[in-house]
Amino acid sequence: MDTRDQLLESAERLARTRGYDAFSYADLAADVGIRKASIHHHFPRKADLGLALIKRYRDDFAAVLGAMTVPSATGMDLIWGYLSAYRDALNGGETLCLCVAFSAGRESLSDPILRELNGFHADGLAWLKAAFERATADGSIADVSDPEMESAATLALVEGAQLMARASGDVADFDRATAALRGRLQT
Amino acid sequence: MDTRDQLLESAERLARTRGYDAFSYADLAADVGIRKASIHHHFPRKADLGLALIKRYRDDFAAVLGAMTVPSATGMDLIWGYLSAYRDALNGGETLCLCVAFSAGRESLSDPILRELNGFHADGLAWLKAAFERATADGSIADVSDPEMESAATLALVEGAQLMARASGDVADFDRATAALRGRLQT
DNA sequence: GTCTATAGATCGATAGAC
DNA sequence: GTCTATCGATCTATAGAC
Repeated sequence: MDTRDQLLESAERLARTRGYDAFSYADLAADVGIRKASIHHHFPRKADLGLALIKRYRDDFAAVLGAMTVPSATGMDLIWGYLSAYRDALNGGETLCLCVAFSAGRESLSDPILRELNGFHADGLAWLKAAFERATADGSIADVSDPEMESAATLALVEGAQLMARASGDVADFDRATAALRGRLQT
Repeated sequence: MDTRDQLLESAERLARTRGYDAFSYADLAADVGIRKASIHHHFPRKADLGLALIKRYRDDFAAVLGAMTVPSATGMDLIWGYLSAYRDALNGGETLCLCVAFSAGRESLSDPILRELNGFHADGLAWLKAAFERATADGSIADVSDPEMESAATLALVEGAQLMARASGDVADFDRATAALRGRLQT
């Protein structure tokens, strides 16, 4: 892994743990083991780093969802996998999804980052809608009314559940918030 | 309104708009119209201000919920009122609930603030549980299985829905995320 | 209670040697 | 590509006059 990738890896962890505004090039330099001036060679301004971070996160997450979407997967499998992905992203209550971390800071108000943030949401909504449509067809989730409505509710649910689990430091709060949805899955 | 209250009012708006870490005593001083050194007379350290902010917010929100809980209110009325309170807190997409704003910053990791944050969540969960219990008794909400499970899901839902609406700047995203729950209310 | 003035730290960012 | 050195801005916080 080259320096640039190490920087992205470390910055993502710091942003998801402390918030994007709350880590500095000094923190990042100490973590990666170079001097902070060297970071500017890879990301001239912190805004460049932030944009690269969220683009990478969006791509990676889309790849995870894509890998999940095999023909043999039921609607239930997909929603279960989606919940698991957000649960895993908590890292036991230490970190948030990068987009949740960005959503409360000042940097998120800048246009390029806001565009990626909304793109990330759009990706999730589209994937969830398709998952609920599959569930309507195969009957693997109870009481699916409108897939579009379900997808918006589910995305909000998992992001909010992350916030609560992060505040308490207890993944059980994520599980409590998502229990009703999990209960509708026909296991 | 005395200076202290003006400071709290202004600080709450700034924190909910930009994030707690992203406003300074200089911003606050300019907004209220005094010098930044004077703020330290009322709140010696910014942590004191943060704690006062969240305590006040918790009390105010509890008062709003309390005023809603009249004997004649149905379970549906209560949940509708709860959704409206969170929707209003968005201010058209400009601001977040203070607790959502705190949940993604660095200051939220300090113990006293974290305690209030979790207290705020506990207040909301207890109130929502009672509301869903009332709905079970009066039949004003469809398919209430377990009030405790519903309350956790509802709190996460509204907080996540706020994040999405803030990112897009469009309250309609809040409405889309909460449409399924609203659809269960027997209007 | 509010002010001027300033301390001391840290921030993102730049210049230029190697 | 990484380094040393440093800049100017901004941050929280303090001292002391009024």
